[in-house]
Amino acid sequence: MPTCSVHQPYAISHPRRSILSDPTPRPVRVRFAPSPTGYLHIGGARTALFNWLFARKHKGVFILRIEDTDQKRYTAEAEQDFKDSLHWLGLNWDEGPDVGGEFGPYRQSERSEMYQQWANWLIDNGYAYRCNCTAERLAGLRKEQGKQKVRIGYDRHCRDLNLGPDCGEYVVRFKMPVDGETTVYDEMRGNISFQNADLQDLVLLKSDGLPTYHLANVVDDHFMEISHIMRADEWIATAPLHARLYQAFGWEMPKIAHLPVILSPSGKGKLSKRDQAFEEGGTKILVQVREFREAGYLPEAVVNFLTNVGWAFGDDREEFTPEEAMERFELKDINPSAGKLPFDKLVWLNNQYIMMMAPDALAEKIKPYLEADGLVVDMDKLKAITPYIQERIKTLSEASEWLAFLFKAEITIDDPVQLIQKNMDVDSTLRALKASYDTLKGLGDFSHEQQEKAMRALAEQMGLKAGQLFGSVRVATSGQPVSPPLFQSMEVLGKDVSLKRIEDAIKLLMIDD
RNA sequence: GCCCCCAUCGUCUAGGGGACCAGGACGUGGCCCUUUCAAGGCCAAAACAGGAGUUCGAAUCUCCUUGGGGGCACCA
Repeated sequence: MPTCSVHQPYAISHPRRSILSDPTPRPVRVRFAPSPTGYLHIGGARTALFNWLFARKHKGVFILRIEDTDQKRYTAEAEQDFKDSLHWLGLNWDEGPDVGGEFGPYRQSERSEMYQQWANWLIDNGYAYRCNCTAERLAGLRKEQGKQKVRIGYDRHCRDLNLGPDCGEYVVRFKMPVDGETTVYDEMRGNISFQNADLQDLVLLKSDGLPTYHLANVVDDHFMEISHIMRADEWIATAPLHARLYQAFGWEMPKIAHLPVILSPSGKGKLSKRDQAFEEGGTKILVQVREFREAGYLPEAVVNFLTNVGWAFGDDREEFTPEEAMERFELKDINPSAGKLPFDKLVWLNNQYIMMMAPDALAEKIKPYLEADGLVVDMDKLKAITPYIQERIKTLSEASEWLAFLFKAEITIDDPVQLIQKNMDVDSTLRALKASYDTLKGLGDFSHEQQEKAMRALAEQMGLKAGQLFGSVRVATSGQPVSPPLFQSMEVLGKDVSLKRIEDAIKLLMIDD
C-alpha cells in the first residue's frame, strides 16, 4: 500500500481559451518543432519544408519551436545547426527563437511552469494522476511482459490511488479511457481508429518536472494557436493520446497530417546516421543537411529535390521554384507511403541548377570549396574558366578536380604514358608536343580561338586527328586526361605557363624513354 | 507478440471506374554530336505484389494474403 497521503480531486475553474464555439476558420499557423539532439536530418528538413510551403501558400505563419525538454540529449550546438540549416535552405520562420513573436517563448524549457500548471489542471479534473512507480518496477514489468510475449505496457498501478504531490518522486500520467475507441482524422489518410483498450496511460510530466512531448506539444500548439500539424509518420501511434488530451482540455484540435518517413537506401528501416557511410551507384548517401552543403549541393536544388519526394509538382515537371510549388501544394496530394531519396536525381538536378547560374555568381560559390581544398584562388582566372566547367560539375565541391591545375604552380604527370594518345608512340608524341610548342609559341594572340585555328592546322599538317594532338597537349598542360576544354584552359593558364608545361612534358617523355 | 500506416518501372512519381496493351523524370543500354569529360539530341528496355469480390468495365472501390514501414520509454 502506498504510504503517502491521498489527494482529493477538486474542481477548479481555470481560465482557458475556448475556440470550440468559434465558427470562423482559423488563420493558418503551422510549426516545425524539432528536438535538437543532433544535426538537422534531411527528413526533418523535408517536414519543415512541407510546413513552410503550406504556410506560405495560405499566407499563414511559419513558426520554429525548439522542443528541448529532453535535458539529457539536447545540445545548443544542435540547435544552432538547425537554425543554420533552415536558413541555408531558405526556410525562414516568422516566429521563433531569435525572431520572437507574440506567442513566445518558443523554447519549451522556458515554458515549464505552464506545463506543470496544466498537468495539475488535468489531475484536479480527474484526467490524469500521479504515479510514483519506480524505474525498477517498470523495468521489471517490461521484462515480465517480454517473457510472456505480451506487451500491454504500464499496468495502471497508480491510476486510482489518487496520490498527492507529497508522494515522493512521481510522474503524471494521462488517464486513458479503458474502453471504446478513439478516432483521429488525418488530412491525408482519413480516419484512423484505435481501440482504447490498446492504448496506455502515458507519462505527461516527468519526475524532473519537465513535460514529455505529448503534454508539451498539445499545450504549445493550443496556446500558439497552431491550425495545422504536419509531423512525421512515427507520431501516428500517439495521435489518439493527443486527441484525448485536447478533448480533456476542451480545446479544438488542430487539423493534422502525418508525413511519410524517408527510408534507408539499404532497404532496412528509416534513413539514419548509420547510412552515411554508404553509397549508391557511386553517389554518397547523405543524411544531415550540413552534409549536403559541404558536398556542394545548392540549397535551391536540395529544396526542389525534397519537394518532389512524397509530393509531386505535376505536369511532368521536375524543375520548379518554391513559389511555383506553394501555389499547388495541397495536403491531400501528399503521398502517404514512405520512400527513399533518389540521390541520383539530386545529382542531376544540382547540375541543372549549376548550369542555370550566371557564371560569375557560380564562380563566387565555387571559390570557398576550392579554398577548402587548399588552393589559392585567382578570381579572374576562376571567372574566366567557370563557363567551361559549368556543365561538367555536378556539385560545387567537384570544381577542385577540374581546376586545381590552374591554381597550382607545379603539376605532376603521374604516368608519362598518359601523354601518348591512341595509335601513337613515344616518338610521334614527342614530335607532336614539340610542334605544338613551336606553333603556340609563335602565336601573338594567345586567345583560345587563335590557338584552335593554329592547332587544327597543325594536326592536319601532321596527319593527326584532333583528339590525338590535343590529347597530348591536354595532359602536358593540365596533368590530366580529362580537363576543361583545352584552348580555354591554356588561355587562362597563360602562354608562358602553358609553354613551360609542354616543355616539361617533352623532357619527361625523353627521360622516360 | 499486440496496435497502426503503406503498396504503380531499379528509384522518385502521374493516375481518383472506361481517356492506360499505364505517362514523366533519374538511372541504365544504344546511336548522333564531339579536342577529353560533360552538356545536348534521338531511340530502347523497364511497373499496376498475389488472390477473391463489386461492376457491362478496375491500376483506380471492398476483403483476404504477402511484403515493407512505424509504434508499444520518465526520447522526441
